[in-house]
Amino acid sequence: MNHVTDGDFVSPPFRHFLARLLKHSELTSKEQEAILRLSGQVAHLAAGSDIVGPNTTIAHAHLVAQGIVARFDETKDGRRTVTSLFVPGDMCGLQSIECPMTSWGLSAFTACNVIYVPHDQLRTLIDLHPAIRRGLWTEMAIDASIQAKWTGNAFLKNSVARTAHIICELAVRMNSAGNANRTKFALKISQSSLAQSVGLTVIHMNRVLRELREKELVSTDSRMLVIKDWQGLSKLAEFDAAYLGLAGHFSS
Amino acid sequence: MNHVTDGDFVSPPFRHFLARLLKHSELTSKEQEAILRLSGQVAHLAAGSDIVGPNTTIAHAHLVAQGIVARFDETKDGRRTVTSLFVPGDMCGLQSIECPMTSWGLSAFTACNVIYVPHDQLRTLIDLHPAIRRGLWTEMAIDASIQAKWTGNAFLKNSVARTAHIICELAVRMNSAGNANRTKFALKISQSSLAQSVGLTVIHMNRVLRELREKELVSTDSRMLVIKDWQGLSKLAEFDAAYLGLAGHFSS
DNA sequence: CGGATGATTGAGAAGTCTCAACCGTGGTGG
DNA sequence: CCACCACGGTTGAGACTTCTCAATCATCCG
Repeated sequence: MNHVTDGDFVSPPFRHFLARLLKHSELTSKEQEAILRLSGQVAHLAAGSDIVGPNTTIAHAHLVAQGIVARFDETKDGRRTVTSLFVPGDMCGLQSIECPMTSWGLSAFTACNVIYVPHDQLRTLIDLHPAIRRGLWTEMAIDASIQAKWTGNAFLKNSVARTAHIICELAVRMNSAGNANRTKFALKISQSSLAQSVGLTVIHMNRVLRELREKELVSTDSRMLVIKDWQGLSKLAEFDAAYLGLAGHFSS
Repeated sequence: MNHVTDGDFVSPPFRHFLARLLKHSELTSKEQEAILRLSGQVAHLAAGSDIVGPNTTIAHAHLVAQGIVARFDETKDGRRTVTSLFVPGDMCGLQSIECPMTSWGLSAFTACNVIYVPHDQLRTLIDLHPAIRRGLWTEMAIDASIQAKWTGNAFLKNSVARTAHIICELAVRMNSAGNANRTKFALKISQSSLAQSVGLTVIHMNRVLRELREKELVSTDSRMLVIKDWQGLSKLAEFDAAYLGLAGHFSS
C-alpha cells in the first residue's frame, strides 16, 4: 500500500518548497539551486498510515509533496489527536535537525506523498548559506506561531468556531501553497479526521458541520468540504491570517 | 510599578541561560564567554503586567531572570488564555529573531524580572558560532515540543489531568532550571492564573484543586502549591518528561 | 449481493460554565 | 489600633456544551 520510489524526479516538490521560502526570504540564485539539489526518498502513503511514531529518533525531515500530513499526540491507551497539519510545500519537523528525538508522531492525514529529506543535507545547507538558515528559521517560527494559535483556540473557542477556524487556516495555507483558490476552497476530508484535529468526537463534528451548513457557510458534498461564504466563516472563527506569517498577502 | 534598570549586573541570568544551553549543546569556552557577554535592559514586572502585546514587531528576545512569564492569546472581546509558560533561564521568542512580528503576546505570569536581549546580539552570535546556533535551534525545538504537547493535552485530557500535567511540567522545568526540588516543588500562583493556563474558569479550577487535594496529590497553603505525591500526580497526568527535551535527566 | 466505511440522528450522562453568594486574609486609611 | 475594603478562595444551583452509547442510513467496492 505504501510505496517507496527512488528520489530522482522529485524536483517539483522542492520547487514548491523553494517558492515557500522565497515568500519571506531572499535567496541568491546559487542558494536557490542548492535548495533544488536537495533529494530524498519519496513515500506514497495511504490516508491514516503512520510516517513516524512518537518517541522515535529520526534522521530526516519530511517534505509534503501532495496531500496533508498530521502531527499527532496520543495517550497511553491509544487515543490520538492531531496537533498540527502540514500542507504541500511544508517541511515537517525542521526542529528535529538539532533535536532528532521526537515526542510527537506524523501520519498521513489524507493520502499523500512525502519526501524524506536527510538531516545531513539540510545541515550542510544551513552551514553554507546563512540566508537558507534564516529561511528555515522563519519556517520554524511560523510553525510555532500556528501551534500556539491552536493551543489558544482550544482554550478560547467552542467547537463551531474552532472548526471554522481550522477550515479557514487550511484554505489560506493551501491557497498560499498554490493548491486552491481561497474563495472556492475544497477539501476532501472525512469528518472523523476533522474531528481529531479540533479535539471533538466524530458525532459532535457531524453536528458542528450541520450547523455550518445551515448557516450557509460551507457545504459538504460527497466528502468534499467547500467554503461558501468566506466572510461569514472567517468572522465566526475570528480568523486573522497574521499568525500564518504570510506578511499580509492574505489580508482579506 | 514596572522598573527598568541598566544592564550592567545581569551576569547571573545569562549564566543561567548558558547552563541551560550546556544541557544539550557543547560549547567551547570562547562560545560560553560570548553568551555571558550578552546584555540587555532589565525590567522588573508586577504579576499580570504586559511585556509585549499581540501583533507587535519586536527587536528583542526576552530572557526570564526570575518568576514566570506567559505567552498568551486573546479574542477580540479581550478574553485571554495562556498558551505557554517560561521559567527562569528560558529565552522567550527566539523565533522572533527572523520573524519579528509576533502574533502572540507576553505577560508577567508571576512577578518577574525579564532581560530584553537585542536581536542584533543574538544574530551576531548565531552568525559567528555554529554551536550556539545549534543550541538556540534546540531551544526552539523544545519550545515547539512543549507547545505541541499543550495542544494535545487540551484535546485529550480532562481538567484534572491537564492541571496535574502542567504542575508536573513546571516542577520539572523549574527543577531543571535549578529553582526547585521536584519532590518538594512549591509554586506561588493564583488559581485564576492557573486556570488561564489550562483553559478553565477560576471556579472550575478551584474544584479541580480540591480534587487534587482530596487525593493527597498536592496541597495548597496560603497560595502556595506543593506537590505531595509526585508518583501519583504524574501518573494521573500521564506525564512523561521526554517532550521537555532533557534527554532522560528526569526519567523518574 | 454482502460488507465496510462514513454520515446521520436520538437520548441520556458527564463535564464545564455562569451566576450568585459568602468567607478569609492582608493591607490601608482614619 | 481598628474598621473597612479589595482580592482571592470556596461553595451551591442551574444551564449549556460535549460525550457516550445505540441505532439507522448511504455509498462504495469487491
